[in-house]
Amino acid sequence: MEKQPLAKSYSPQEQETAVTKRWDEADVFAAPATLGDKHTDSFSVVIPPPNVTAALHLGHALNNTLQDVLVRYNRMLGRATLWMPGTDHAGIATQTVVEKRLLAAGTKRLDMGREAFIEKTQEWKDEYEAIILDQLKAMGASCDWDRTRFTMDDMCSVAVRHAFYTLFKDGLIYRGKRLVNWDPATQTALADDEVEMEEVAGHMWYLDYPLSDGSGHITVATTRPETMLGDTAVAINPNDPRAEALRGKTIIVPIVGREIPIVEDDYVIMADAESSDTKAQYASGFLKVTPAHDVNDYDIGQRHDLPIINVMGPDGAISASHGWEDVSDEAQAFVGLSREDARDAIVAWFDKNNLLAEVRDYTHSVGHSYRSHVSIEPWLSDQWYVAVTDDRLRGAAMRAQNVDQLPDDAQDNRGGNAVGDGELTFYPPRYARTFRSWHEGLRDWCISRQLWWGHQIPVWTKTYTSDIELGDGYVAAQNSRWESSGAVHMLRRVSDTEVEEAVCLPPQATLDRLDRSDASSDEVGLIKALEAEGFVRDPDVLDTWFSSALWPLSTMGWPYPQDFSDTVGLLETYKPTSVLSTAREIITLWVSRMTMFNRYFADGQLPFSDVFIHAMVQDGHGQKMSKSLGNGVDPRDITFSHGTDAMRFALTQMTTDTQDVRMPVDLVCPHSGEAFTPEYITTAAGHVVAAPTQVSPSDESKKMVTAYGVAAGLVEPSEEMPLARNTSPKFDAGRNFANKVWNATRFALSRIDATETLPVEVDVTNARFADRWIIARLHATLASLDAAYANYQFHTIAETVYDFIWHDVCDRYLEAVKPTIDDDLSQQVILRSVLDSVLRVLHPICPFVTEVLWPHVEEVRVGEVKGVVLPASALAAQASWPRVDETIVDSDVIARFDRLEVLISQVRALRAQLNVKPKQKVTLHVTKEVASLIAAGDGLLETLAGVGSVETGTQQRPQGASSLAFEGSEVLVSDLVETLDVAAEQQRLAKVIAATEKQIANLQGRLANENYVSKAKPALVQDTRDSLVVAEKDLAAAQASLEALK
RNA sequence: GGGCCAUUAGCUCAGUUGGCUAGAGCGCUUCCAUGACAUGGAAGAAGUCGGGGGUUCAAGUCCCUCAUGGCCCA
Repeated sequence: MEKQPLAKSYSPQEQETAVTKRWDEADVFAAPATLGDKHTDSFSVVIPPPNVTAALHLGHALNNTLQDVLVRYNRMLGRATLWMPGTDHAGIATQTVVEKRLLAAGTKRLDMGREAFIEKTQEWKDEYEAIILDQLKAMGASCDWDRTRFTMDDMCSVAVRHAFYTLFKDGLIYRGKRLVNWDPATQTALADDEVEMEEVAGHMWYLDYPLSDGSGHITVATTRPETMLGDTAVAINPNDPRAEALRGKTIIVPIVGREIPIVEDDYVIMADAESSDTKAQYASGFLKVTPAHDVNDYDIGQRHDLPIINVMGPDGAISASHGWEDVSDEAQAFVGLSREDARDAIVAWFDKNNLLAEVRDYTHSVGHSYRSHVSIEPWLSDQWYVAVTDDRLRGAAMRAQNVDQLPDDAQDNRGGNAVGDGELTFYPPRYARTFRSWHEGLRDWCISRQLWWGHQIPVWTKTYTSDIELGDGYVAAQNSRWESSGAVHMLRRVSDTEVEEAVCLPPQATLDRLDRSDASSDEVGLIKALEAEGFVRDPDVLDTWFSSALWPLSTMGWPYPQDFSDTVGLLETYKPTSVLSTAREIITLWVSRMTMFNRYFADGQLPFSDVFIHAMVQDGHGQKMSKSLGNGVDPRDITFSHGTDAMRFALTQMTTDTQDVRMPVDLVCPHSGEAFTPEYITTAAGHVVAAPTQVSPSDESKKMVTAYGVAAGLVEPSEEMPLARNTSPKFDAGRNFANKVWNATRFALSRIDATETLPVEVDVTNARFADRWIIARLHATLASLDAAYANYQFHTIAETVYDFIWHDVCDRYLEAVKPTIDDDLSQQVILRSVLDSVLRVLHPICPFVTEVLWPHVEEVRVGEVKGVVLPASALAAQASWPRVDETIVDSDVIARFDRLEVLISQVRALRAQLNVKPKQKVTLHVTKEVASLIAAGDGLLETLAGVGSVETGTQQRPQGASSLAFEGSEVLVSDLVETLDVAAEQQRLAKVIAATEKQIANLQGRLANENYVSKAKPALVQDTRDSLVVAEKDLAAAQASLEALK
């Protein structure tokens, strides 16, 4: 960086862009593909790829800051370091926002067609990918930008295709008619974890169903009367006293007239009005069973071999064309009604026919689409599944867990000795349990989505009438020409009359490597041939998490790194990656699936060895920050108000291992630039948010709009009412800190005489007390930091760096050297090394300010300190982590400093109490022992406490002296003020005496307790005794002082 | 319904295996334009550690229980 005199304070906005540019030009974040000669080990992180749906918010800023802190630290340690950047296509989310935008412009997806729609979506992706990458760069993320990936780029697509082909070939992917979580709004299936449970105030309806023999009726209780059209049984608990009498009887389903059995199943909850279980309170003891429209009913249906009658279409409306054949005349009236209208109509029908026994208010959980927010319909349809419950996937994931993190009763799933077994560790460890219980309750993973934006399923199918014998599920085709061309060819029976053939094509790169008996056709040729024979490609795309699950592999070129110029060696050098940093809910969505896929495809190897789960950012009202709520904060707002380093420092500092962190958010008035707390409103959903429009705090005539108002679609920013940026006082400390470092450096630079250099290394063991002390503190700080980094204790990392720099270096060391630094070249060299170390240890958290200051501190490299290893480097981003040899550390200098500091703060407190002028030098009268402690400090006390001279052997109490009790002796302080206020002094001493007496009483009480003396650790008891001796002496000294005043 | 987390100074949060007088930043009070920094310095006030019970010589810390808030999973 060009050297200019440093301004009086740090202005991040003026510097950050230039710093980013310099990193770019020097290409400092490029990861070597192999270790080479320079590195002995590696460190790697793959970014959790942000969705291209929208710009990043503070939650992303948090996660990426933490990753960058780790990456920069490890790079400084000399490891070959790779941080792989990229973005995620986020299938359903992106398709939804693009569709919404098109709809606003009057166009429908279906009207424009698949290709045109994908093109539009691609445009959106390009726009947001660019924004996201810019945001990451602005945050200082030290990713290897040349390797930026996208989950749908060529490299990732080959991986997805190859993985699908392999799983299909190995029998781990299958197609089946199952109940799926169907979103009738977006008309796609969803995975279990894409369904959000929401409490809904609904009703429990009690419907009378007549027995076929006319002997009466039973009453079923249901929250979903509209599904009764598809009932195929009524179930009762076998333990229900009424069961025996009903055994063998059948029921006529009202409206449809279908005769259905009564089955006994212990899933049915028995009615019990007194029960504490609400379900029992509301139960009638009879459950209508609708296998096509309820997951539990489906299971009951399987157990009792019941038919499955689907009475709904993909839009959730009642339909007779999706498997419902016995539509009665009476039922015909309901066909075509939406599920909501059908519910009303059915209830009305039962009421009219005197079959509605009762209606009760009932609040229950209903699954909703996490994307469209409409309620989920369990719907029977053909979908693709990954058999994740297979031991090769689920079992492998569970065996990956670090055995130390497993509960004691988990012996059955302890890892074996295979590659990767037992190597997966969670930080904080409690999340190991979340991972475990997710796998215990796992069901096969539905991976097909009825979308256009995503990886289209690489399977071509053809269905035809046939009566050939086939077993359950897929059977490999015999003598298949597709098989000999490299594809996987399977057959299965889809109905009594029909058979489906499915051909899965691997990607061209795989075809090239297969030992094919018929290698005459390439991928394009095979597709043509398939289509010529009437095969049709499955229109569905894969769940986004399918490609995400491969991310650590696909981004490094798997399965064929040699096909991409710069990926050879990456897998060997950087896999498994060192750590995945992510949020809690991702454990189920992503961590699990990456673990399963990576182990399966990479010979048991894990995707990462550590998983760090970071806290969730809440707003000032304890609500999760989210884009949809509009309470999210754009990191660029914080960069604007406080600077990026301030943001990074605050985010690092607030990362403790608990679950939530609060971030009270203010607004910045776009008219005046001042920060203020907005007016809040409570939304219908009960959220507290900033009102859509706000009045400028300094000018009532001026207004602005808020992010909430815009997100809720209530307001639009305009020239008169611009959007107010966010800010938060949480970042003040970081901004002040960056400025502090700036000024500490300015001070050091002004005191280092760069015209002279010291040819020999400075021996710090012969240096002044303050110098030996700061080197010892540096050494201790480095040790604390290494421990904190090893355990992902980000809060501790930030606090340790802050304390060292602000309190040790600035408050104490810089002050201590002021009287001597100008004439002491050796001390200047030590000071420079301290400053150099400060920039290095701060760099991972605050890369910008340290990079700006770096060349200045490098330029005054007038000498070296022996044992402090700080090799020169052009950029802070390339600098090495500081090292201090144990041998140069004075082992008891810190303890002596702490003793001196007690005396210093006593003198300072006394001065403040007596209003002594800052420049006034006071005189201390002390014992020989204390005098030698002070002398060993090489002037430290004199400088920091404003002491002019220290005298021993004072015979008479000096005129107007005040007194202190220090380590059991009396310290007299004179030359404080012209005349001492005797009354005030007596009062002060009386307070000291009272406090000391209280302390003595406390210590004596403890020692009087025989159990304490006999059971507590002897060293502790001895400490108590020693403290008592000192306290008693202190008391005597204070009493003597008081006496002398009389 | 199951699980996890939180509750410590006015606010936001630390507090490692139980151990002496519970800490930090912001805010507040008093003083300070002194040659790095007022985005600063010095000093200070401020907490019955959510309630209750238990274990222990000793509990913010361990156990039980209740309350409140938040999150994850069903």
